[in-house]
Order: sequence, then structure tokens, then C-alpha cells
Amino acid sequence: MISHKIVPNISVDCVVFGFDFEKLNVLLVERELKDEKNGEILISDHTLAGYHIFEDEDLDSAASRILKGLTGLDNIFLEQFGAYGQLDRVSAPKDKVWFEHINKGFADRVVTVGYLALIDNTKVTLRLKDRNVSWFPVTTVSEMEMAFDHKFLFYEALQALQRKVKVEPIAFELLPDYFTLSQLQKLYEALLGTSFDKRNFRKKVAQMHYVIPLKKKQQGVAHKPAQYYLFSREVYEKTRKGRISFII
Amino acid sequence: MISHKIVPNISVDCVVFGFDFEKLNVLLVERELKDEKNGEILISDHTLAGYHIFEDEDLDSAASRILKGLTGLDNIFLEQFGAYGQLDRVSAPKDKVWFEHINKGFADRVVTVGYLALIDNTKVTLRLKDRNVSWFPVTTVSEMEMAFDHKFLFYEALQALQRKVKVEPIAFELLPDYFTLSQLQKLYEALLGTSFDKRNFRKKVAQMHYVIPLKKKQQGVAHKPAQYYLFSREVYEKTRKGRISFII
DNA sequence: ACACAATGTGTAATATGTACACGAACCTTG
DNA sequence: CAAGGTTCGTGTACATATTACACATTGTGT
Repeated sequence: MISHKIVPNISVDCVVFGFDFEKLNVLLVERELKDEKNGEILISDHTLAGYHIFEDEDLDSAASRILKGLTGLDNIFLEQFGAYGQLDRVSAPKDKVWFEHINKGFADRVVTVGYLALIDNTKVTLRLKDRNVSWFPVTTVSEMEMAFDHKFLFYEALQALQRKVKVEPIAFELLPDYFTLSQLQKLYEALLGTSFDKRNFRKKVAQMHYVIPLKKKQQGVAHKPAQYYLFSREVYEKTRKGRISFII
Repeated sequence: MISHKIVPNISVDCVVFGFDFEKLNVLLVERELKDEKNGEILISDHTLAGYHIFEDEDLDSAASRILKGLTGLDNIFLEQFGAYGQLDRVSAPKDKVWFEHINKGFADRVVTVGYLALIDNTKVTLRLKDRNVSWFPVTTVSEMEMAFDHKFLFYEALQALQRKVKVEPIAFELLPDYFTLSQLQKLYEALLGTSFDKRNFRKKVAQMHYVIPLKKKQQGVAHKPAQYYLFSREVYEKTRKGRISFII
């Protein structure tokens, strides 16, 4: 049984990425604080999905818990990208108000551990509407109002993602179980902000023996149907020479 | 002015690497706890260099402070490799004794942020002897007695180092300002536990325009003297195409 | 002057990266 | 049912990078 007694000065924040076959998106929570008397909106902006850890849970468990609550999914790809303990994390006046409100003066400075989560959009669509949580294109984040240092944390996560995606086959976490090569290419282009030549991209993928063509083809599309592919982690683990770069 | 009031449940631990032109070493602190009455040694093993953070300092500052105290050096390469908050970090009986002793029952579980530090051995040799701190070859760590989860943290740091060294020019942090290509090769071999062909290694380095030959040569060696080289971060920043891999 | 020890260099075969254009398959529309 | 629209899937020539492999050079020490 979990106590739910929080550790006041330690939190986790999750930067959850998703891909809609067009662009990369991030899951953000709408934050709203109303004046208790007149209902006037004091704060309205966005935060990452995060919360204090509980006294009897690991950092990883805390992040899993938050993601489960948000998406209903277990077994999401989840990896730390850093710990942040700047003294001025809560510096804007509005954040101070909020901080007082939720933190009840427990701690001056909260150290937060940032988690990068990658999820397959096709497996989660529903449970989001009933909460104040939604997807935002990563390209729009720069113009958004965000709480605390969450915009900074977001960019830290994005950088970590871009670094890792070149070296480990984690991009597949953002795709459904089977996918076309064009989808894979669009994903890498969205992740890295570049564009690739189709033939060269496919030549590269052909060397990755863990991206395996299926018999299945696309159906009901108004053009030549594409073949579906599969990412096999087993084959990846067995065949990697430590040399493969996912940079195209 | 720093208050020196500690945050009881947050610490940093530094895994400090050095290179002696032969092998990779790590800086460890000897830990000894004696019985207050009869002087009997209760614990004798090794820990990473770490301590609680202070209430009015950042995580990075705490790590810098610890390293400064240990080596007398500022401006050391320092990078987080992870945050660790397992509930059983202090599980062995001896560690519990120690924990009670230094922590005075303040907190049940300490979250520690791991820092990877790379230092140029030639700049620090002195100040270590007067403390219970010394260098150990990384290859011997597996057989050492270590406190808490510090052996685990060490291996986490080593893995992070091996990953990063392939992708960023951080190995140079372990070398003096100028160095020979043989030294550079030995370093990479020590870091990655492999060995390279001399000619191919040098061909690879020749592509790295930020490794610049000096006029200077070795002196007083009983063989053909080697040329010295320099790592230029400026040239690196300017000329990197995002493609260079430090994997040889 | 000779032995010793580490430095510094080239070539050929293979693999990888890059630039670039068009027919094929399926759906939609008139 | 023919024509048009859209995305899929493919090959070649050139430049660059990787790999495997052996010996003369330059200094010191005796």
C-alpha cells in the first residue's frame, strides 16, 4: 500500500512526446488558478506533467505513476534526462503564488528529476479529453506561456531526445507496432528538423536488419499502398555491431 | 555567504576519472568508522566523493564545491549522469550504521544526483595525500568493497562516459593541454576497452581538424620523439558537421 | 657504433554516403 | 471506364570512409 505522503522538496516532471504521422507533439497540462472569492483567473498557462514523489516510491515509479494517470498506459518508454535544482526555479510572481498554494510552504526549493517519455499516439487518444491535458506541436512551444522553468525543461528533453535518437533505436517507441517507411522517415525528419532523400533513407534502413518488412500492405489509400514494417528489438540486440548510427 | 545548512534528503556524488597515460583511474574516498569507545574499526571501505547539498546552492554548485575541496581545482569538466532514488540505497547493515551516524535520522531515503568528472591528472597530484582519497584503476573497482550503491553508481558513470566519449570530444578533458597521438590512442583504448590500429587511428584523427599539431616535440625520451598536439574547442565548434563519430 | 624503443607513414580492397528521376499501383472524378 | 492525382518503390555513378597490414626513422643509452 502506498502512503501518498509526499516528499516536499523532490518532484518528477515528464516531457511526453507523441507523433501523429505529421509532426512531433508534446503533452502539456493546462494550469489554472482562480481566486477563491471572486473566481477571477489568476494564472492560466501550461505545465509539464509532474508531481512530488511519495516517501515510499522510487523516482522511476513516480514517473510511471504520473504517466499511468495521464494516459492509462503502463510500459511506456521512460528515461531520465536530468535533475534540476536551481534556486530560482520558482521565480516568476505567478509561480510563487501557485507554489504557495500547492506547496503550503513545505520547502523553499524543489529539485525535480526530468523524465522523457515516448508514446505511441495510436494507443492513447481517449482519456485525455476529460482532463485539462492535450497535445501541442513541439514547434509551437516556443510561443507558449509555461510555468516555472518548464519551458527550459522541455527544451532540455527535446535536446536529449534528438541526441539519443541518433544513437539508439528509440524513435520506434513513437510509432505503432507496424509502420511504413515513409512514416519512419517523416518521424526522423520531425525529430531532427531535417529532411532526407527517400532513396538514401531507405538504403540506410535496409542495413538495419531489425526493421523487418511484413507481408501486409496499406489498405484504402488513394495511391500505391505502402508496405508495413516492424521493429524487432530482439534482432536489434543480437545484430548491433556498436557501429550503427541512426543519423541518416 | 553560504549557510552550510544541508538538505537532508538530497546529495550529489561525483565519479571522478583520471588518466595516467596508461590506464583510467577513479578517485575514491576511504571510509572508516571506529567504535567511539574502544576504537575498533566498524567499517572500512570506499565511497564516491559526495555530500548533501546545501539549502542555498544548486546541484551543480554542490558538485563543484566537492571537487574543489578534493582537488583544489575549479573549472573541472562536470556533467550529470543520473539521479538515483531507490528506496534501498542504504540497505547493507554497515551502511545503516554509517547512515545513522552521519545523517542523524534526518531522512529515510536520500536521492543522489550523480556527476561525472574528468580531470587532467597532470594538474592535480598533491592535495590528495593529506586526505583519505586516492586513485584506483577502474579495472580494479569490481573487486573493491564499496559503500551504499556506490559501486553501481560508478558503473553507471563509466557507461555514461563510454557512451559520451564516442560522440563528443570530452576525452581531451583527461589529457594535458598538449599530448601525443599515442597518448590519445591509449586514452581511447583505456576508455573503451578496445585497441586500435595505429595508422587507422591517426587517419581518423587527421579528419578531426580540431586536433592540431604543434611545433613542439617530446624531449628526453629514449626513442624517436613524438609530436605534440592540441585540442581546439573553437575549431571543433566551428567545423563540426554533426556527423563526426568518435568511435574509431 | 650498435642495440633499443616508440614514432610516423601508404596502399589496395571494401563499404558507406550522396546526389539525383521516373515508372508502378491504387483511388477518385467525370 | 479513362484520365488524373498521389504516394510508393527503385538504381547508378561518384566521392568518402573503413579496414587490414609492415617497415624505415629518430632519438637515447651503453
